[in-house]
Amino acid sequence: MTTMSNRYQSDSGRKRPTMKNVADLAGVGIKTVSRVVNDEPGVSEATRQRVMRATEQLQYQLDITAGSLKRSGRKTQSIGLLLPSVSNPFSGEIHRAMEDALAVRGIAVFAASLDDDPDRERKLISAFLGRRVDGLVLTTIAKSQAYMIPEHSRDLPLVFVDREPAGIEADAVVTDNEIGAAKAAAHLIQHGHTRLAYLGDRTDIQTAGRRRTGFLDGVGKAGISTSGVAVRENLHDEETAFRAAHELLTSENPPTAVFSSQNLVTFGAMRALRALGLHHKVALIGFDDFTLADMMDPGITVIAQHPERIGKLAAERILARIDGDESPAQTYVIPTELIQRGSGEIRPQADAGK
Amino acid sequence: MTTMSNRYQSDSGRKRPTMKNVADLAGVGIKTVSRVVNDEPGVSEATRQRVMRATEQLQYQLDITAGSLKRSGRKTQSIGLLLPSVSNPFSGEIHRAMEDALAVRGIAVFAASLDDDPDRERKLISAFLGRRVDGLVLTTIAKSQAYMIPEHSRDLPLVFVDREPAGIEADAVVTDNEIGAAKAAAHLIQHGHTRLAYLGDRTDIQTAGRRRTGFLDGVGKAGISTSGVAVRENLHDEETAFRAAHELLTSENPPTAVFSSQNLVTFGAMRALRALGLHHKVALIGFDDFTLADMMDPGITVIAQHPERIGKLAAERILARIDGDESPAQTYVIPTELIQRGSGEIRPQADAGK
DNA sequence: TCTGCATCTGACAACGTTGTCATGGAACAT
DNA sequence: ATGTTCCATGACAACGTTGTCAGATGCAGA
Repeated sequence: MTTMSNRYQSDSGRKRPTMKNVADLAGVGIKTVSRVVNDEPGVSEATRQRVMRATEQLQYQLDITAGSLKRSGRKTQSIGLLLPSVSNPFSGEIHRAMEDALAVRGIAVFAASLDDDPDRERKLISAFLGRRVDGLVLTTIAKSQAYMIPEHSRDLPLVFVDREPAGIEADAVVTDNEIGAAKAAAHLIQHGHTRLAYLGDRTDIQTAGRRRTGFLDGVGKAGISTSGVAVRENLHDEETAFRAAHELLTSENPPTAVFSSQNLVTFGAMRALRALGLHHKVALIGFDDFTLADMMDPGITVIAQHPERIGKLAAERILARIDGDESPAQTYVIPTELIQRGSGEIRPQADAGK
Repeated sequence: MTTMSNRYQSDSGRKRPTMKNVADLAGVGIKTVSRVVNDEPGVSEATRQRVMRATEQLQYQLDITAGSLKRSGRKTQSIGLLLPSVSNPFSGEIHRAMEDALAVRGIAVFAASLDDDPDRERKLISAFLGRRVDGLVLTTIAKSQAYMIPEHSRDLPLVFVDREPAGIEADAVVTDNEIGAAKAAAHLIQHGHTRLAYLGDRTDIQTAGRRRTGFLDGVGKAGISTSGVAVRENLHDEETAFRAAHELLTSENPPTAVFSSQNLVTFGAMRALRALGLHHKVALIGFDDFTLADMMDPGITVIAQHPERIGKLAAERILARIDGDESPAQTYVIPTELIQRGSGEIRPQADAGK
């Protein structure tokens, strides 16, 4: 009678083999094992075979954390990635692009969620540093990242994504926020709008501020007074965005076109328009593309970002820095793209303004 | 004249301080420093203060990878998380819930994307193991996970999410796929449908198979012949799903109701229905909820999963195993929820069937 | 004064690996 | 035969930390 192997009752706890074990079994020194498992030259074919056999027999797996201990130039082959939230689709795309670019180099990614909380930012970075990551790719919320200068001057590669750092010189890969938002303004104005509204995220989020600036600049450049633009900010979720939009649209002098700085805000605005039966009457452009935007009624015109390009470039920059690139810090700007789907091409209604 | 500090030119490369450095500065032994930074008892208040001051002065940060080397019971305070893709919203939710539950214990998460590729599965797991993670939380695609038995019997905590393992006994946290799909069948039949279609994902994905089984069982239980159900499988993206749905809906004897096993398939089906002007005539239920499902026209009825609950429970299980729980492996099933939004409540049309 | 005990402290080995370097043997040139 | 070079190999220290253990100190009780 055979027994089903059950780890929880029978043979649990055999120790994980070390190089020493492999070396003994193969009848060689540990350094030779090290050479074989690291694919280093200087081992005869016969010895290599013998070691490989022993490795397989014992199911030996190199401990890269132990290896990274020796010689301070050694790397842990891991990086820390701090994102607004790993459950946020935009962040997910960045993460994915980075993973793909880093995997070819055997670098693993620690991912964590910032939640736009400066305290978390420090704690999570500290957790990454304690694990001696080879580099850090960060989206930040704290007012200044000057507290990282000591680390950075210890040669810790640093790349900021989506938001530029303050108080420290380091590479950054960001979206073309101002220009993108200005494009939205120009597009709406071109379609005849003069009564515009801006619905924005938390003002302490850098990108939100830039989109606001860009939008208002765009309006101003078109010769329209920016004081007439209704600005509602600190909308941090769909519900608050809905309320702000609803209030605005039912006010004395409602806007004929709305620009929303972020997806959740866009969703709130969409719901408000729909609830008031205005979705075919009031124009809407959202910053950041989203799934099914083209399936909405009307399709939602957006300023699309390119998270895959941001992630890919960020990965390239961190790899370059890890490899010793010491050129001056630089900010890379990824362009946005206006995608027309209908909602942004609605013209002001004849009966509007009353 | 002061110079802007520029890490790339000036004071780069100062070495990271070690416990020895802190000990020397504080005038104590390294073991005392170790005790202080690890909050261990047996240090006088005065000494503790002195060490803390030195720690701050040098910006010392404990190297937890080095610490985990000593004493094999020591942990690396990290786990590996293998997901279908970190850019997939469902996975993102699981990831996020796990992160939150693990962060309170100071455990960091290595995340990686499986891409439904058995080769990647092995490689990524190997990469995690090489970093000596304290546990593994996995979504798998390989036919069997028996290759992990050696690791598992070495006390490596293992929890499978979304899909159950094969060839190995380990905890799993999964969605109630069969019952959820059966609910969809019952719901459609209850609304008068008899000509049903099933649109499914790759047949080698476990959940897809279970949803198919559950759906057909549900149909059978209602006394309807399952042979009349049109089954289209191996739809791996929106485009193939669109084509399959389009073909089906324009065939001789088209279905009056469609069940799609997964979001991308649902999107493809939605597009096909829309393209043919059938979105208010043919019923649709999708497995898995998605953002803006309620904003579609009609709203999309779905079998909603609970990724946050899956992630939270998976985190609890892996923590319990890490803490030494040796109870028999168990599968935890998270229930689904049918959310009615319109598309699933459409009744068969009078003119249907040609 | 001495003993016993508790508290604080640090020397030292060990964790699993890699860099350095010395050794030994074979192959080749003289 | 001798010297030189090259290759394969392993002994050993070191990486930064923690577990173990022993020493030092102080104090209470006999």
